[in-house]
Amino acid sequence: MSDLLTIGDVARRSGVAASALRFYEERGLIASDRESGGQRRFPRHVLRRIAFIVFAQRIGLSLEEIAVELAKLPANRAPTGRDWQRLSATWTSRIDARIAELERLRSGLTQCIGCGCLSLERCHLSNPGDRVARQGAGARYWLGDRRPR
Amino acid sequence: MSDLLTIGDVARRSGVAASALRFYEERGLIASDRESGGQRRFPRHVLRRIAFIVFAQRIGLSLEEIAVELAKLPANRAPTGRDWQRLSATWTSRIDARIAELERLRSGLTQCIGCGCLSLERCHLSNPGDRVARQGAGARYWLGDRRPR
DNA sequence: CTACAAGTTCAAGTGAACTTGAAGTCAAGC
DNA sequence: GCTTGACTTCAAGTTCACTTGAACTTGTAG
Repeated sequence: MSDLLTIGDVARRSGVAASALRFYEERGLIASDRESGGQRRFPRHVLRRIAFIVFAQRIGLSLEEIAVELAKLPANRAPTGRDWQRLSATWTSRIDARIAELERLRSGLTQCIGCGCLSLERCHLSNPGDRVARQGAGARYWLGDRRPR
Repeated sequence: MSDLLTIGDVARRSGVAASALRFYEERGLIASDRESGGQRRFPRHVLRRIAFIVFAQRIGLSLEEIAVELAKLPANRAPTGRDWQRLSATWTSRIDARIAELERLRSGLTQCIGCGCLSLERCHLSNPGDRVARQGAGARYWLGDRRPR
C-alpha cells in the first residue's frame, strides 16, 4: 500500500462513498493530487480530515460550517494534534449546548406536555439555533426561537 | 376568540407557518373541520398536537415517525395528560441515547482526533442510527455504522 | 495486448420538510 | 354591496447532502 491512495482506497478505509468524496472535494473540504491520466491520488492524511468531517456532521454541523473549520488548519504543513484540538475545542461547547437542550426537552416532555402548559406561550424551553435540529423556515417560538419577522 | 381557530390563528399561536400546517394536515399529523366555504377550522386542542410535533422534531424524529406516534392517541376522545405521557415515555430513552452519543463524540473529539487513533478503524465510537444525525446513504463505520453492503 | 475493473465528468435525480407563486374564493368591516 | 385581507388548491421551487446514470478513459493482471 503506497503513500498515495486511490479514491476507492479512501472510500474503503473511511467508509465514505467515493461519490461523497468527490462531492467533498468539489466543496473544498478535501483535496487530491492528480495522476498523469487524471485520476485522483489522495495523501494518506486525508483520512484524518474525513474522520473529522464525519464526526462534525454527527455533531450537527453542516458541510459549509465544517469547511470553514477545516480552512483554519495550516495549509503549508501537516496539522498536528494541537491543531486538531484547537478546532475541536469550539465544538465542545456546541455539544454541551445541544446536550443541555435535549435535557430541557426531556423534562419538557414529561412535565409540559402532560400538564398542559405546552399548549401556549408560557412554555419557553429556551435556547435555539444549533444545526442538528435546526429551525426550518418556519419559526417555532415555543422552543425559544425568535418570532417570525 | 371562539372554540374554532382559523389556520392563521393557529399559525400565530403556535409559531408554525400556515403552509407548514397545511403540509402537516396533508401528511395526517393534524386534522381540521371545514367551514361551508371550505376554509379550515381547527379545534383548540390541535395546538397541543402541534406543540408535540415541534418538540419531537427538535428531538430528532422525522414527520413520519411523529405521525406514527400521534396515531397512537385515542381518536374518539380528547387525549389526556396520561395519553401524552405514554407517548413521550418512548422518547426519553431516545434522548438519553442521543445524549450518550454526544458525550462519546465529545471525548472522541478531544482524545481521538488529537492523538491520531481516529485515522483508522481502531476508533469505534459506537451506536448509530438516531435520526437527528442520521446516516446519509454513505455508511460511516467509523461511528459504528454497519459496513456498506 | 487485451480485457475489465476502477476511474473520470457532467447533468439530473432523491428525500425530507417545507415555501412560493399563481389564480381564484371567502368572510368581515364599513 | 363592496373592498380587502385571509383563505383555498395545485404545481413547482428550495436547501442539504449526496447518489445515480450515461458516456467515456485509465490502469493493471494475465
